[in-house]
Amino acid sequence: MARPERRTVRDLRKGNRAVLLRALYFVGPTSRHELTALTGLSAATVSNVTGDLLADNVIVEAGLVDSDGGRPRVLLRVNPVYGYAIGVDVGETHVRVELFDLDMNEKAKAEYALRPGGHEVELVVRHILAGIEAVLADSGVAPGQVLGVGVGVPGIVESGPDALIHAQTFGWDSVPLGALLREGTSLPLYVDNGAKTMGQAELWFGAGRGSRNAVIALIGSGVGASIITDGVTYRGANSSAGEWGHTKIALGGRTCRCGGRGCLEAYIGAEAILERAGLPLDTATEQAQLAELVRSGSPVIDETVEYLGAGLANLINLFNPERIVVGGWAGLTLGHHLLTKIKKAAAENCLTQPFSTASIVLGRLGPDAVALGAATLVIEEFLLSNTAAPAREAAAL
Amino acid sequence: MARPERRTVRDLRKGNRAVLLRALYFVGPTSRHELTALTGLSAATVSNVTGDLLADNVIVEAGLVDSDGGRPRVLLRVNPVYGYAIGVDVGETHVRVELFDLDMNEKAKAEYALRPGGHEVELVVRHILAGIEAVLADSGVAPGQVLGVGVGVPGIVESGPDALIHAQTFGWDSVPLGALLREGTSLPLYVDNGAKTMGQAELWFGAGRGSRNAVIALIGSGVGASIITDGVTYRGANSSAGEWGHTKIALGGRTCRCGGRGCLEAYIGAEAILERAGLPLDTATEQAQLAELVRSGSPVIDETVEYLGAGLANLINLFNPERIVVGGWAGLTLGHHLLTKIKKAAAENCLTQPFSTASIVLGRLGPDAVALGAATLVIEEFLLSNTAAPAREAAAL
DNA sequence: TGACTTTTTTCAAGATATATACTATGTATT
DNA sequence: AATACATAGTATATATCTTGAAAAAAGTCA
Repeated sequence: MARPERRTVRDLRKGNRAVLLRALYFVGPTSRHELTALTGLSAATVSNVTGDLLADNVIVEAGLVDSDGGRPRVLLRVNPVYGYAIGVDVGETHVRVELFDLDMNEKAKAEYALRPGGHEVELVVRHILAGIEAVLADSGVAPGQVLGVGVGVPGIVESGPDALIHAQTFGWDSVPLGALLREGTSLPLYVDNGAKTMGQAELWFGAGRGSRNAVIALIGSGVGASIITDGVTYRGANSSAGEWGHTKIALGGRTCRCGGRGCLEAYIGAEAILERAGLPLDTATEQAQLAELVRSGSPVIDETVEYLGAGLANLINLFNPERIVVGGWAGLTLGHHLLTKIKKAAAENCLTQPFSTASIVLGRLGPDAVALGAATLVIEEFLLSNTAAPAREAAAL
Repeated sequence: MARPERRTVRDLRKGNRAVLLRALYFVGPTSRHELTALTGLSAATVSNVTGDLLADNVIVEAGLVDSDGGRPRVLLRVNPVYGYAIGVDVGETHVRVELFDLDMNEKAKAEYALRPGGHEVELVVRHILAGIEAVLADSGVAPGQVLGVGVGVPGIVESGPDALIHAQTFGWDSVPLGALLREGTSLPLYVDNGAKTMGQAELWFGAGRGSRNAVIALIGSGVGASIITDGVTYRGANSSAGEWGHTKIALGGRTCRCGGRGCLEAYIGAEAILERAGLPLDTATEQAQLAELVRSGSPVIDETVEYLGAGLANLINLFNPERIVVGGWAGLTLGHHLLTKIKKAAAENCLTQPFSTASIVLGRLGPDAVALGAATLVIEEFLLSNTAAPAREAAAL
């Protein structure tokens, strides 16, 4: 029941513009000639559309490449300073705001610490708005050059103008973050769950690069997943898809902080691991504690590996991805030393056919990936509908 | 990273043709005027394209509707005899072949029993080919009028020209069913997993109608799911997505017939239920046995409901569907009497936000839905690329 | 019969991608 | 240094497409 769209002949141009821009963005500097092969468009059309894009300053020429005995090809690339994207990471311990150019080079950064339990919405909103001001001032970028602001937050984000957020760990219940931010800024906003933005970062620039069907598993204090179907983050009916951490893996088992019993998070979430090992919880030292557990070969870790493998196997059985990326600080700590064992545990709990076609790899991006991924939300929109970009006039100066 | 396509101006017509045909197919008899509202196309284009479709005999006029004081509208509809679709259900006990017109009226049917364990590929292929012959003869439909043959089979079906099938229960390992069938027929073939075809039937004509994000859970002897993302069956990297039955719900628990431990199927699969109740396995009476268990309020059923609810909750957490359809004969037997309890169990094991937006309903189609759904594979292709339909000349006679 | 209403078709206009011919810009050869 | 050659990119003519406006069609109502 896939529904085709497209109506007028004008949409064609818009679509082909997007096709070319996307190719240029992801493939990098390329000549018009190569673009014909890359996109399937005729040379004439490539010439036409790139002409438009050049005139709009969305792309720029980037040097020549000489070929044996012919006219050298002119390389084209996305104009990195055509516009900028701001990515915001709202985490348990901090609010981080970063400004990127279109090449995803970080141009400025602002960070605000949050006290444990100090997650009042007003405070977070103030930090975000202050951060936007700060990165603009630091980088000297004018607001008109900013294509948008992406925000990665914990919890479930309902898509819609208000961007209602439900985040138990923050004590946020139906918080209209989008609406609140809009009172302080007129920049286009894209709010999404932080696990999804980080997943998109891994997909675009990290270990998920090039896959069309993938799952990025995020294991930190909490446990989540970002599901990629046909190259796009899958969000479901109300944008809450991917709540892997609270799927039941041992019905009736350990009590989870969500109140349920037998949740995966109650076994492989960082806090759950430490708790099972009988260690005191302290967010300042938990990373070191976990590393020590892994190093010492604690039996709790063996058990964790088993549960993690089974959890990954469930994802493979359900989604049949070509790639599974294990990320999040706890996931990386476990994975760096135990990836082979994790794979083995997954294999034992998975149907052979889907397992054999899924590769399990570690995430390649650090914790900053949440903000980076949030910024990709802006880029995603830019690549699709670059025509009426708000920063057009500003960047064309 | 959604990738836009579309190139030439000709694709526009093709796309709009598909848009209109789809609207006519799913909405039913409609006037050109209504189609403009339905599709967003201009009246002129609707007139143009429907003219083409009429000339090609793909659609036909279907009477008038008089309006108060104006020219009466001419109703248009898909020509039910423009072509026919054959659906094949390869089950554990039978091979069923049905021929449908485009209105999905069954015009002929052929059925062949399979002995338990008698699943040799050659036999199944013979039955399918004989069934195709039979339904064509019975209905008087010429082969040239058949748009294609959809086949629903157990196990994992790798998409590709050979349609490799891996079905443990059948003892099929990398069986190239597509290639084998092609030796006996030149009709276009569409092979897919039976749970997926049944899911598509429920999606198009049953309890899933109208949903864009849904999961159709199928509970019989085996347990599977059909995942609908954005209105389309999700297949994953190798078409094996939806293997819900072998996800672990109780790690280290009961041994499943797949060899794993703690699979969902080991708790809610029909055979597993009967086994847990200490009843002898007999495919002839298992349906009655299960019904009796449900009627008598066996504690095994209570436990099953708990596991089923948790399994559904996992689906809701991961996929955030707007609807869950419980189908399959065992699922329906359980659901008819215990849907409230099942919902309660699901709620207890699910995050509140996604649960609150998901409705859990029973399937509305009978066991024939596998063949019906297989036929929808043919229709799906027809609606997308009706231009060069192979049966065009035949049907235009 | 004639005015009016609503649906559908016709027609001219504007926009697009493509093929083909053509121009631009280099290297290789004489 | 001049010329031939090869490759990259552009301009033009053509066939399609969708659309808005006008026209036609086919009724009702007074």
